[in-house]
Amino acid sequence: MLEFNETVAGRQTYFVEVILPLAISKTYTYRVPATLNSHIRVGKRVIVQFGKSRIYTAIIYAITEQAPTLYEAKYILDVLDDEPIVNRTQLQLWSWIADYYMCHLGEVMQAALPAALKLASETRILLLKDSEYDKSQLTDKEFLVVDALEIQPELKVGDIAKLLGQKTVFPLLKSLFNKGVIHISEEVVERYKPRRKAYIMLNPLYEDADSRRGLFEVLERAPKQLDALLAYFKLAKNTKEITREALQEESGCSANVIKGLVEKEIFILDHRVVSRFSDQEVELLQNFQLSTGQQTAFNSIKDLFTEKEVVLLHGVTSSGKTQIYIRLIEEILQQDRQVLYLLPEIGLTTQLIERLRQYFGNQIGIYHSKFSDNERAEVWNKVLKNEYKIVLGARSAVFLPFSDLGLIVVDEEHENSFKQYDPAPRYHARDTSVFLAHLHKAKVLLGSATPSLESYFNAQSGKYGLVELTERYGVSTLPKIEIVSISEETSKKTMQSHFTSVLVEQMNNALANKEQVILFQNRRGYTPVLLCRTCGYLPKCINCDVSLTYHKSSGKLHCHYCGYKQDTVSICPACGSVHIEQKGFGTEKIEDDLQYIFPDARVARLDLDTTRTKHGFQQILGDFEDGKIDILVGTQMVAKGLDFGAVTVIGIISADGLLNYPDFRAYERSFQLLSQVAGRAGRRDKEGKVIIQTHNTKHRVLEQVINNNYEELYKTEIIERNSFQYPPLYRLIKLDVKHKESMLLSDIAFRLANELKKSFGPRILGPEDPLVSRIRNFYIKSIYLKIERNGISLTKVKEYLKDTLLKFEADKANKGVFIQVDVDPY
DNA sequence: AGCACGCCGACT
DNA sequence: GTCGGCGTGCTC
Repeated sequence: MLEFNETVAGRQTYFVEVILPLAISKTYTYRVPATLNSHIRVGKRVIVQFGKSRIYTAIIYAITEQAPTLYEAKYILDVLDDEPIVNRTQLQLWSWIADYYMCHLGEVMQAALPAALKLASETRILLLKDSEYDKSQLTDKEFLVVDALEIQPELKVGDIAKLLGQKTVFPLLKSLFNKGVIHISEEVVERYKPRRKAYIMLNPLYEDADSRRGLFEVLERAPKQLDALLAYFKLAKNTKEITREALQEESGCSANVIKGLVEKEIFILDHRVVSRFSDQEVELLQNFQLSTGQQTAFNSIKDLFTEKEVVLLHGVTSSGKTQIYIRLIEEILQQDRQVLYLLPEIGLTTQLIERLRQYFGNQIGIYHSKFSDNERAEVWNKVLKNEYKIVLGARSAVFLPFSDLGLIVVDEEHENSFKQYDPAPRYHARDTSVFLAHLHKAKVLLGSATPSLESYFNAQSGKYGLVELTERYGVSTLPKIEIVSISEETSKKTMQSHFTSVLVEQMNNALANKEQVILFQNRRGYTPVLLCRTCGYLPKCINCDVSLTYHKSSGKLHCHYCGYKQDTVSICPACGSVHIEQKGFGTEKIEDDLQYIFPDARVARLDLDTTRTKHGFQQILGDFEDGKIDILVGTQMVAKGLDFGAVTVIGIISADGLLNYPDFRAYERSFQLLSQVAGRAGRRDKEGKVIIQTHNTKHRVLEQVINNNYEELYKTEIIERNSFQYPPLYRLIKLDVKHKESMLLSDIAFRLANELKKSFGPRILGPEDPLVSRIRNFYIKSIYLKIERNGISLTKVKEYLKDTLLKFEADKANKGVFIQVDVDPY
């Protein structure tokens, strides 16, 4: 076996072990043609043929001189890279993930590499638009490909192979990619949208006094336009930056009037990218001083880092955790080491990105799913060349090719979106970070206002360091939270649709004061479904065991699991009754009802449906910031990561769906979500008000939310988790057993549980029906394995489990079964 | 993941 | 009698 950075040469015959981007448990051995000997290195990509006709990009995992004895190895077709694109540390991380999360190395590779770096035969090749390249720089074959792409805008790798009459086209495609001619894509993703504003300038032709006088004459017969022009001159006395908005306001003219002037080429319209921050805020960030509380926390973190690898920063909302991160990052940069800053996808807002960009300039790279494949590949390459010292990214950023990490910050560490569910690897980015940091001898800082029980438990037990930051930074008091009983108001008949009189009153007050309101409705468990009042019939998805959700915008019933759609029903297909009513309610229904109760309020909705469209998200946020919306109705999205200025009232339509959700983390999640939503209320000058509507006014979690008492939540939850043997006190592995036949599945799952009980005994739970017991025509049963933390080797458990599952699946009696393993499920 | 090889139904 | 359904198993 050769050392990592060694190259091989000479006439010797070598073999390479490669990882293929497939769900296969083995690595495969290929022979190196002597001509490529000097190019072989661990971590480079190679092109190999696998099976009859498939061609893949594989990664060299190891180099040997040992020829396989049982089969004749195929030759590798080509080496793609001059330098390795994956380093040794990454390969160690990949192996750890594959072992820990019980999946295949190839699946990890698949998740780790940006699509543009793993050309497969099905990858689509497109001509890059607006690119400038020198046609004379192309080889004959490259020219042929470009020519073909000009006629047919999209080609598959296979098509190009056919076109050129040769098997290996990847080096050529790579060359075209590097020359900036083509675009390699699996899907086209929208680019990140900065905020733009329209600015108005006077055409420089009219700068001198003479031509200005001419202008007035020209506009004599267009008094409105003249008004606008005069307003412009008035504004221009004070500032050069005149927005269209300001001009409209000053002149009282409509946008059309200004458009007219732009058409006459008197005004020039300029769409500029603007910061979402006021200059003041930017200033604050450029040159800030840590408050005493922050400084103390900062010092404690540094102290703890001398003995602990991980520190949890428990800082209340608005305690200024970001500033502490920035100071820590600065120190790491001074040591010339790299920093990874992880955030949940939803927290990666333009706001934060701009803030850090302004602070760290072009040393910072951004990596998340809204970026196109090419952009991701670009970030990858820049990290590889150490051009980015800091990466701000969502969970998949843990896979970037860092060479010397000094610090990983996991902000909002409690967010469960750090855990990937589908497809494998089902990894948790926070936990993966801890291992990654260990490999780099780096430190991890976990930050949250409402830490996960897992992290807080680790901090309490001394495994992690703990720093508490209780002081709010530059903000008034915490919002006042009021619990309102839905049951009571229902019996008093004071409810208006889903709103209690208390909430309506608060909203009326806010609206009267021109203040904004946010309403939160967790969609889960409260979806609008149709129900037949006569026979109780409920329209269900034909593929999944879930009721269909009514969407007013499409007028159809949708399945949220597989995307199935069907027309809505007005006559019950089961009994023929026409008494079909809507049960439950989602954000859409709330939005609708608001029109009746507050007919003058401007209402908008922020959820997956309204933000799926291109500009949706930024548009709605922008409108809200600009005060064009009075009431914003939203799902979890409104709770996370976004700072809204002047919101004084926040209403939680019903806390019951959250609290009653059948999951052992339901209370923890409810606390986190409600605390977060509440934290959105009130800012610098005014105390906010939060109204929580519920049937369950005495619920202990609600009390803990009101008192902002995380300690209490932690204590009560730990007792519960311990007595029911749940994480963080026990480890949990979930097995989803899937089959197309529901009868067969019951039997198979039962036998699997019994088989596992032979060695694990009462640690096996189930099989039980998951919340959704059929998805995409596969029936599902869940089996849980609960393992105590002490005196048992997790590695051995997993080895044994893997063996048992493999044997079980291979058994003819269980054919058609398919078992999915989720370690540390969320 | 794909693709070939293989064993049972509706067509010429 | 064949064409083709997709169910299992292998790919260095």
